[in-house]
Amino acid sequence: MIKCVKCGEVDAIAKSGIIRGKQRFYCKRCDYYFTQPSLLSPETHHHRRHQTTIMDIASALQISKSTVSRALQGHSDINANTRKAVLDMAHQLDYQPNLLALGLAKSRSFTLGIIVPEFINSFFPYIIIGAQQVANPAGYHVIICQSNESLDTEIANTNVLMASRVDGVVASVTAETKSLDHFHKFQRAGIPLVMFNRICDGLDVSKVLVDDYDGAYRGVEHLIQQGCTRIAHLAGPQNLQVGKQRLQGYLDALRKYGLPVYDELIVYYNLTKTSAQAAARQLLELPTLPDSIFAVNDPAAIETILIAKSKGIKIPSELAIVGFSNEPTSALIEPGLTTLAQPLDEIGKTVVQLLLHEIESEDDVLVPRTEILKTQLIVRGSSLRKPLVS
Amino acid sequence: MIKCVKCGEVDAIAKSGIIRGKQRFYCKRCDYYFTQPSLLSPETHHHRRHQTTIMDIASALQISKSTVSRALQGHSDINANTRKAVLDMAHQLDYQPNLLALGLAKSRSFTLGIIVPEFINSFFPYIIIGAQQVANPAGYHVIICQSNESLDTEIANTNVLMASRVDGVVASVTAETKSLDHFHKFQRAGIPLVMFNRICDGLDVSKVLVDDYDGAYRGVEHLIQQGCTRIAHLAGPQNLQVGKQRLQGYLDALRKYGLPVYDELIVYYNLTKTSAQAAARQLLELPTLPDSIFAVNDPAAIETILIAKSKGIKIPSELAIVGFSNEPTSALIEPGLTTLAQPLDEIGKTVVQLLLHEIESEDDVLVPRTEILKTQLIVRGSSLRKPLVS
DNA sequence: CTGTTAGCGCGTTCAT
DNA sequence: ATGAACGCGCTAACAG
Repeated sequence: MIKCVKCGEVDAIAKSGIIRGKQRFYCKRCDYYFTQPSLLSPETHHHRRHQTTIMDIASALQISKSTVSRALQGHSDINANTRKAVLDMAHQLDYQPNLLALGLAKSRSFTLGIIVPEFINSFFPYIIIGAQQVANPAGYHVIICQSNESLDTEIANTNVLMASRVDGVVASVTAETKSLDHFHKFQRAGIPLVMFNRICDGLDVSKVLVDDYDGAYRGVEHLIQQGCTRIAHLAGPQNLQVGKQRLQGYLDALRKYGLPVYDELIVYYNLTKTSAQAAARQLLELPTLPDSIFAVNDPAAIETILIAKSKGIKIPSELAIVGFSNEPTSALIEPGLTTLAQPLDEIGKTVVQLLLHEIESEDDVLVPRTEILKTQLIVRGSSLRKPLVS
Repeated sequence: MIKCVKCGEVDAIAKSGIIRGKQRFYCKRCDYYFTQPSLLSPETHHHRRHQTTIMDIASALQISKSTVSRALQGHSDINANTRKAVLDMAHQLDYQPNLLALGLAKSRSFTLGIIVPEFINSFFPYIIIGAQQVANPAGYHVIICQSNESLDTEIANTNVLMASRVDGVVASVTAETKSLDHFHKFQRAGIPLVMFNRICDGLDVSKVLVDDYDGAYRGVEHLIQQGCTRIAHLAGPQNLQVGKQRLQGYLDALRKYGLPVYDELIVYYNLTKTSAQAAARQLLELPTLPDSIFAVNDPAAIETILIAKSKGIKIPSELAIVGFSNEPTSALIEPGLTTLAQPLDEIGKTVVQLLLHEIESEDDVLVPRTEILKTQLIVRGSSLRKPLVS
């Protein structure tokens, strides 16, 4: 039983939205808005969290929330004065749209998910920055998940992104990811997915890659041109395309130049630091040392350099080394690490461009696209035995 | 005008939820559930995104969504068979709760925001990993924002987090952040905020810091013990407590040991790489060189080493260097960089623990807490002129 | 140009 | 033990 606080009327009372947690009423008889006295003490009430809503703006201005909504969205058929009043009030009340409500209403969260195996090395961070540079201006923000090279965590990440109703997903899988069931969820739910760098077979989605085969080939070719003949490969996991392609580039370069392939010169590692150290030790403790090593990535190459140095092996004269990715540390270490630079920023941007294309496409059937970017050989001291031929 | 597809009845038709985008009906006369034939072609309809909801589970099982909701939450007063059926169906339909709806209904997003200036160096990534290790088990997930050392981006980040209705925020500000208006928003909205590492004055919130003063003091003391007397300081921005505290530790160590303070030996930088290089050059081009440099952090120390080496200055004999933070690169560079290690993992965990405490506190008034963690001096070649006294 | 209404998916009284 | 009804904040379709 609500009584008008002004005239005492009981029957002509209508509800009129809720303000700051309190029900607001309107007395039709005396044209008066009021709220029911709160039962909570003022302090307690103050502690109650509340962020401004369009309803707050609406009742402050005595207009309907639809009008507020339209004004805020820049709808054209709205009175200029009304719009200004709304925008001013929104600013005054420090209004921030509730993205939860917005997402629920539009069935779109304007959020992209990005899953990376780690972000300790600067490889993925640079890609993420590139991704954000495209996503943010387009009105999307990004949830970053790191699987920490663990398949279980990766699966948990996909569930979180599903639950968050992201509009699209960008992913680079862990070294131990072989089955892709957890990614099929996105396809079943119609959520576009684009993979980059670390992909595995069996998923028909758009991809952004660098030409790993070509990069590896050129890296090994460079070693050959430096006079190396007994070239080892510290290889990556073979469930990942990166691992396979770079191994293939290595093999083909050897064959092309008529060098023999020795099985004991190919060792595999699982992308963890300890595994890299073990693999490097294995190569550097062979009865007959290799004269050079092509490592599948820079972190592995750097561990190799450290171990070689600790063993007193001279780089590059006794052992030349080439890595892959041009991590910032590869310029710091001595000697500098020869490596294949990847266009990280461009990878990040391209991934999100492909993703947004799919999200905003009206087409029923989307043909997955694959973008392949070029790598660039950066020659530093770790491989330089002869002056470079230009 | 809806007609029962079974008996043709028109009047006894009730709406019964919506399944996969289609309105579902119930004929009271013949006890038959049906959906209206879709006007869309099957393919188009299939393309329509849909993720399983409790309503889908409910109508698959012919029960109400309230029951499903309760079963899913593990409510006690629910029939064991019903619960099992619900859980099985949820699994079968690959149900993931809609966090947008959940957040809207409960006015809590179960999301924490974390703002860092950058994540190219591994300092912040390690802290983020520690933060996630506490947040995730507690049922929260984390939105990571990077301000890229830009105040404007930082302000935008705070707005995104406000709009996402995060339950709490963890932040480390940019080098150019002086005013804190954009953080006051969180306080006004009753959203707990905890700051770490980079804080500035004028915000009465909980904080997690390392003992910067003490670390700086011990770093400089170490240089003095190595026989250095003309010790320079490559200092950080003085709007940040880190910058001030480390400068103060430097000054007090000099005074304590009776060494003079030369103004020209204190140069400031704004935490960007180019600024670090400029500052290092300034010090290394003085008419009388310093015999050692205490840098406010490792990136600055490393730039200093590189420039010193390029100038042929011998480290540590002509120039000893001490950094701060124990970045992984400080172990790689030659000579190894002496530095003060910070417990990054612990910082991340502590920050989120404080934050969760505030979020879940029932108290009206929260007394901000400040946790100060210890640093550890790691001595490497960059400062080692004498054998260490144990 | 503006107000009214329904519904997005979920938890939560209030009934039964 | 279960169902119906409401509201969280917002957009959009439908009336004027």
